[in-house]
Amino acid sequence: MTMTTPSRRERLRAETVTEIKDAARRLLVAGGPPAVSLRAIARDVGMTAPALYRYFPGLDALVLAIVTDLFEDLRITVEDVAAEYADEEPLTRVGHMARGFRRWALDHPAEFALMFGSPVPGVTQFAEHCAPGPVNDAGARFGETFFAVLGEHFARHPFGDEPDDLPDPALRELLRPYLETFGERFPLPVVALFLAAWTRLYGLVAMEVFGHLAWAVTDVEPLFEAELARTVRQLAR
Amino acid sequence: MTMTTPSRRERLRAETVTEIKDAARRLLVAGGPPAVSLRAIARDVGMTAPALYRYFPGLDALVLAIVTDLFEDLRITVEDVAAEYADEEPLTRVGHMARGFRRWALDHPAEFALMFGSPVPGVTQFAEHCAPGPVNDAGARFGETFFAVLGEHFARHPFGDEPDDLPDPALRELLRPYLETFGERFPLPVVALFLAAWTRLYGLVAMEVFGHLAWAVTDVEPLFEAELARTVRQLAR
DNA sequence: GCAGATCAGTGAACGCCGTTTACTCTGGCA
DNA sequence: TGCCAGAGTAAACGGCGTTCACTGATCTGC
Repeated sequence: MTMTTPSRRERLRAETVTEIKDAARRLLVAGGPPAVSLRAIARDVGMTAPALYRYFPGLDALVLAIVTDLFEDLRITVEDVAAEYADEEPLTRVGHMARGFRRWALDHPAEFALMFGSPVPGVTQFAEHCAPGPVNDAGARFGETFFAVLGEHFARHPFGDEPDDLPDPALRELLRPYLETFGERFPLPVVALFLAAWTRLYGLVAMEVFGHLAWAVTDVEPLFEAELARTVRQLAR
Repeated sequence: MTMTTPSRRERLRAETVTEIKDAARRLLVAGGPPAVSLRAIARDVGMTAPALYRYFPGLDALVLAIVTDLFEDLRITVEDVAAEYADEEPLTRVGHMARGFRRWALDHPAEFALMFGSPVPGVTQFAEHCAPGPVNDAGARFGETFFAVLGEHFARHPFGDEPDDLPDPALRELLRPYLETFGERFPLPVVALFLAAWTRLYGLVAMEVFGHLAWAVTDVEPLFEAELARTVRQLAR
């Protein structure tokens, strides 16, 4: 492969890129998404702001690169959890992965907001068109870790095809974006069920991280566990 | 009540305040939360930016006032839906209210992002402490519209107290913030169930509005209907 | 070994932004 | 009529993203 010695210049350049991203993540953690500014990053790495344009075409692209890295981080975290419970039932493992997701989100609220919050204009531009790009690839790899374990489950317990709400062709058209990325690995109703599970997980975690449940509850964990149990049970049938 | 004639000056002042808020909402709709800036608002109403400080102590306060208004708008929308189906079963009505919520969110994505998205620093400061204030009051009134209909249901179909995951005192401590605001109207497990339903609704709608489901699905509505049916069924037992 | 191209980085500038300060003007009230 | 609170302004500060013209250093081909 193209593993030629990276020519001093390229090596320095790569080091600078990671230095820039590190600074940006420090700022993100310290002050949330709005604290990530070109000028602050430049100050941190000891450069002037325009110099950053040698490495990224603008702030949006830099933020996008960071989001991509974060998806990779999150994926690895969740995969580690999955590996930790490798000898459990697949669905049990999915439960632990969901807990790992929640834990990561609570430990990294600013990063979570950047990845899953209301899209900052600019990030939207890139992501909304579903254009194939590094960030979508990273997101797909993240989804893949869940699909892999789910695949184990449905290999052991084939899906008894219950009648679904939607006729198959309609469901197929509905799930077209998913099918284009992940292909035909599960019965369509299973995919729909998984999406429901994912939105439940997202809803609960996002509300907790964003503080939108503080009006109701002192601790979200029992709610989370109850909902997780219900959802895994539903996934099991 | 203090309904003395509002003294010309006060009347003009009130008009200016609504003019400012209208401009802010126009900007919000046109360009999303980041487009709401004091200077842009000032340009719109034909003033200079510092003049706005005669009406609001700063941008954050202005945004907060708008969020409060938006909660009221949303509440009225949902209540109108509830009134429209006044002769339906309460749980059927809750379903229609959920649809009304989704419809409003899709029709007002920028407003939804401001109210339910990742908290902009500043809005957080006020809201996170759960301090009693206009925005929390408006949020509580919004919740109240759901509780009212839910109350009808449980008046007709008393809750057969099934064993819950949590012992009662723990559940009571868990729900302390809720109980402090809304009091003791439902059996605690019902409240927990309602919170689960609310987070499901939020998760689905937020993901749709924020475009976080575009990778999977061309149209979220069937997913929404399926999840809504499951949730109402669960609320019914 | 050296000329010329490429690249990293700077400084100044433009037009945004929120906010503060000092100031002017005007409408309402005693 | 005179005064004063309140509405509004202009100028300024510091921060922001981005562009442009420019300087050195470094690598490349001869």
